[in-house]
Amino acid sequence: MKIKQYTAEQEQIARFAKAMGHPARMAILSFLAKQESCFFGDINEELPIAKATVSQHLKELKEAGLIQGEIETPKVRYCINQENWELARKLFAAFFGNFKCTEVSCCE
Amino acid sequence: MKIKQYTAEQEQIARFAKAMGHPARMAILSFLAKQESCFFGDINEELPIAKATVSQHLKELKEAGLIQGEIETPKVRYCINQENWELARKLFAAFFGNFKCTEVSCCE
DNA sequence: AATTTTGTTCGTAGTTTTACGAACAAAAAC
DNA sequence: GTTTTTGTTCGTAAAACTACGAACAAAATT
Repeated sequence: MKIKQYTAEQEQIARFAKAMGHPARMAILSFLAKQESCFFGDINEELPIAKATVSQHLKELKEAGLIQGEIETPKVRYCINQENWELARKLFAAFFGNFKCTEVSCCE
Repeated sequence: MKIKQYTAEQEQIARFAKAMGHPARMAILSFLAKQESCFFGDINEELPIAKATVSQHLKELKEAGLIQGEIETPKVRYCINQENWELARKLFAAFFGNFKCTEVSCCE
């Protein structure tokens, strides 16, 4: 008889990971993380897929909490959701054993 | 006209992230990362799903390169694939901006 | 008032994922 | 030589994902 359930942490990191589990969404996140201009149109131009699909991917990232969007008529500005980004960073860091700091420049 | 493709790095981290994008697989990875006994049966007991499904998840993790399994008749021992685990760690670290070392204990 | 710009939503099609029980395979134990 | 143990594979069903063009909405421009 199996009863063990998943922990809230496992569920949360899986949710983040799932959102990151597509090249297009990784490209979007990388692009936004660079803080380059983040209108929909700019993101759309970065990706080799139709705008409808881009919009869909943005929606998923938003639902996962990794990004947020606000209307700046007539455009839409997308940005990293800093709070959840930090949460994700911590969860992944913890998961990978706090990312042993082997790099010389690690703690500068 | 859109031509931009995804980078190899984006594809790779997306592949890892996708593998981590399910609570069951996160549970498996966490369990294995603890280095607790890693026979299939032990993993199976940790999860609230059928063994066929567990086997399926293990296969996906193996195909993503995050774990490896070897037969120890009549059991099967699963372990973290250290090389790719390290690669994943680095990719995620780079992605999240090298995980700013804000923790006191970060670089010990 | 039409038109253009900017994105989202809709409808749809094909693929992939997730889950399970049942069947199977291989070696060990009886 | 059966039976048991240990996992994988098969077949299947329901759901989710990915992608696209077309239709749509809202504001700005002409």
